[in-house]
This record gives sequence, C-alpha cells and structure tokens, in this order.
Amino acid sequence: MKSKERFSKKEILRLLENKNLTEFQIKVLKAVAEIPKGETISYKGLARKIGNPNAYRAVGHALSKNPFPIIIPCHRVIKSSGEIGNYSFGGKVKKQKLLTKEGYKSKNKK
DNA sequence: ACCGTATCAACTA
DNA sequence: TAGTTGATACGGT
Repeated sequence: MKSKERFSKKEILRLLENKNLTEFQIKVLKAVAEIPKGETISYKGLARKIGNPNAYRAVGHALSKNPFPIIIPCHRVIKSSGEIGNYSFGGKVKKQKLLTKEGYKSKNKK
C-alpha cells in the first residue's frame, strides 16, 4: 500500500509563505487544505469561509495559481451548481474521477 | 436554457 | 495606473 504523504497544516503554511504568495492565497489554500475527505465545498462557500463571500472569482484565481496541487485537495472545490468546474491538475476529468472515488457524485454530465 | 452583469484578486503593458 | 482575464454566481428574459 502506498502511504499518502500527509502534510501538516504547519508545513503547508510554511510552503505557502516560502512561495511568496499573498495573504489571500494563503487563506484560500489553507481553507481548501482543511477540507475532509469526501467533503466538497463551492467556490462561494470557500470565499465566504475566508471572509470574502463575493470573491468567488478570486478564490478560483488562487487555486489556479495553486503552487501545490498535490498537497491542496483543490479537486474538492466545486461550483455551486454542483458541477465540477475546472482543474489545473489533469483537467476536470481527473477532478471528477477523484471526487467520484472519494464518494461524491458529480453532476458534470458530458 | 442562454446571456449579461456583478465582484475580487492577480497579471501585463 | 489602467485594462484584461479567470477554476464563478445570480438574475432576467
């Protein structure tokens, strides 16, 4: 069995700061990194969580610039419509696959 | 269902 | 500094 390298929140924060990212990015990435397995959140919900409920666009930007798509489960972030949206790590197809694997039924119908 | 507008942050000239 | 883009959201038609 391959053990999943679990990065601690502290390590993530360290990496984020090391990447010279902005406070907003760190907030978003940290929030996403705390999403439990099998749980999903919408861009707006995430934006609301960080304190900018109307910054759903900025949240998307933050994830698009995601420096660690491996550590950050950005595939758990979906649209409020229940669709997948986009994914910078393999494409939405991979994202949907990951979500389905975790137990989430995506509505993204091809 | 489709189109236009609203809203935030980051990038480029 | 100003303009454009982008992993969206919501309302009107």
